[in-house]
Amino acid sequence: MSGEKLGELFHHDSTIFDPYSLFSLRSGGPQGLDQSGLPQFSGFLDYLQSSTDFGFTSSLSQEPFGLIGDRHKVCKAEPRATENVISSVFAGGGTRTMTANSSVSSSSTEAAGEEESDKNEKNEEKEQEDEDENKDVKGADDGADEDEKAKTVSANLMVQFCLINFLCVWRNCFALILLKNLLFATRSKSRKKGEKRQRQPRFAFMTKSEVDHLEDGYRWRKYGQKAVKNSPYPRSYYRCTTQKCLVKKRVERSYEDPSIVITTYEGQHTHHYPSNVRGSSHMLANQQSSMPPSFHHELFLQTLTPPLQQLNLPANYHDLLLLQNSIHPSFINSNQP
DNA sequence: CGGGTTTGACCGGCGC
DNA sequence: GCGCCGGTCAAACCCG
Repeated sequence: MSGEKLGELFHHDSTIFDPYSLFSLRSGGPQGLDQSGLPQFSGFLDYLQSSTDFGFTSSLSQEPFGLIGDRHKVCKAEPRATENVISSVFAGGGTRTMTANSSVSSSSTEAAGEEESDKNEKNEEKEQEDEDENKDVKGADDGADEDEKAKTVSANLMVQFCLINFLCVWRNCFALILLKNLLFATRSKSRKKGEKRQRQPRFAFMTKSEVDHLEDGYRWRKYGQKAVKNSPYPRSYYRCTTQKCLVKKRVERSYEDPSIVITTYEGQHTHHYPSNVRGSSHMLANQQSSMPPSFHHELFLQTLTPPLQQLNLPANYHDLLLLQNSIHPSFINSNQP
């Protein structure tokens, strides 16, 4: 994966989100502090919960993203996007077993609070407007802190898409997800006074796949396609087909590594269950609606355990399963085989 | 016929 | 102000 091209797609700051500390892919696993003095987390959820500042600020950057492989580069900044990027790269296809150095990913995100200081100053007023707009849009909100809400929404989105990719891995017999550079910024910086459209939180995935449009359980309608500058591969625009659901997603292929698909989600689904899901998920959805939360966990275990074990994932990947309480129920159902 | 895709046109933001 | 570019629209088309 080349950083230069992706740098045009994703914003970079010095923040590095180390996936190995999440998944304990490094030998020795998470214990105390790592070499950079960073706290280690027993799992993804711990990481989220222990980080009240989802910006993963500069201390994390002391240790470069620990991917093995010379193709890894850190992306440059994209000045405009307001995206939370999770990069997930599946090593190889078929029944290939994942190894750490067979997966390469590169992505980054931006966070409003982590822009360069001068830009922050410039955008301070604008961001204040954004906050005001957010309040207007949310309307009936009870006045809770907007940033906290945004972080919560972003965290939920991130978790959803993380697991979406996990299930995609399983479904497609791919390998591993690597996460890094998880940042939270939900406010648009490009909004004109009065009537700029509001940007939803965005997450971008990089997925090694031969299929452009990965099944994620939701139904999407393609509403546009654009040629991407400096890339032979077009970018496709999709909208969730469910009425009143404003979630969009962009799908494009990295031109320097055509095997990698970059999927960017924007917004959050407003419906509990994917409408008209292809396949046989309706029954599961109905079942789920009357099931206690504990069942969801078991469902996940049943779903994920065999393939993930086959993929030699770290033992504490079960931590991810604990995230199911934060996952949209439809996601669970929609990814049943 | 309904729903999804394609594709050229259009619009708005942004940098110069 | 102008041009570039990303994002969206909508008519035409396709398909089951």
